[in-house]
Amino acid sequence: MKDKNSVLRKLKEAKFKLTPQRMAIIEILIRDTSHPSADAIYEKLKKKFPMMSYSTIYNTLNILKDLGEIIELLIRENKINYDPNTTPHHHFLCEICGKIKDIYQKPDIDIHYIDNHKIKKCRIYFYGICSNCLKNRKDD
Amino acid sequence: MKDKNSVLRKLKEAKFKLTPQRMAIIEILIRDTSHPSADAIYEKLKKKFPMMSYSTIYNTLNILKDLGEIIELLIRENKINYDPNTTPHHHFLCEICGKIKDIYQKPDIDIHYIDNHKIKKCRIYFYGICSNCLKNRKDD
DNA sequence: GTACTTGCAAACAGTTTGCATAGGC
DNA sequence: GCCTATGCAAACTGTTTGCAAGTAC
Repeated sequence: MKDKNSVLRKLKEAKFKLTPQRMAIIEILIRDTSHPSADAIYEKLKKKFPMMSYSTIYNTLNILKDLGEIIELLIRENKINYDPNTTPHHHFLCEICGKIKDIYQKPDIDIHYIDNHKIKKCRIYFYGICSNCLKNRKDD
Repeated sequence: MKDKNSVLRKLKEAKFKLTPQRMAIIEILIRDTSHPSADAIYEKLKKKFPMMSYSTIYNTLNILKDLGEIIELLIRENKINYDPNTTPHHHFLCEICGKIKDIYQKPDIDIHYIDNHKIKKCRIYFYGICSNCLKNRKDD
């Protein structure tokens, strides 16, 4: 998911309709670098669309996932976060502030087979304390 | 979680009671290499304990997790799987048969800081087609 | 005997589904 | 005008919680 227009084009090609709600969800995903969950998107949208429902959000998120425009992160228990950045990278969850950070430093694990299992995708999740929370601790 | 007795000792030290239900859950975790979820454990236990409830299972799983005797795997959406093997290793989920396999091949990522974030734990999840499902496909 | 555990039910959170209506194309 | 998408409610899944009764120690 690079720019809004390319996503809209892809949706159109796949015969999906470009409703205002869908476009608003896509705009949020592109702008929001916090890896929002469905309910974070819902909270942001209900100002503009007071009638917005979760079915619309999940419907759109699942379409975008199937089209390969967003990635789902299983970094928290019982909750899915979404990342519009589909280039190979990984994630860090801060145990203090709960923020998710992108990690580019580690090279992508470029393996096609492990123990004769065919590898199609790989997700790396790091957990710890983010730079900002570390700094605040020292300030105490 | 290596052997039953060491886990029981640890529970006792932490002032937890050794109930038959708890011991049965621990036995299952030690024997079952499939990385069971709470409901898989429930299904196995209800033969022996027809009255078994999920609160007991989650209670015990959370205690064992806090004691560092089991690890929780966020490899599937909206479901937690548990692994009694707490030595550093990673996991593979087969998209065909749904089985979770242990992966020892990749060296543990031994980093303490990335982008100034303090790393306390790291989980690597691989997704693809397992050796067995690949073999069955070829047999077609 | 005391305090923790159990089992049940109910609550809860996140996600999915069914269906009548609205609206994109 | 057709057919998909929306919004609402209800269902559903996995997990957590409150509480009376049971039980390990």
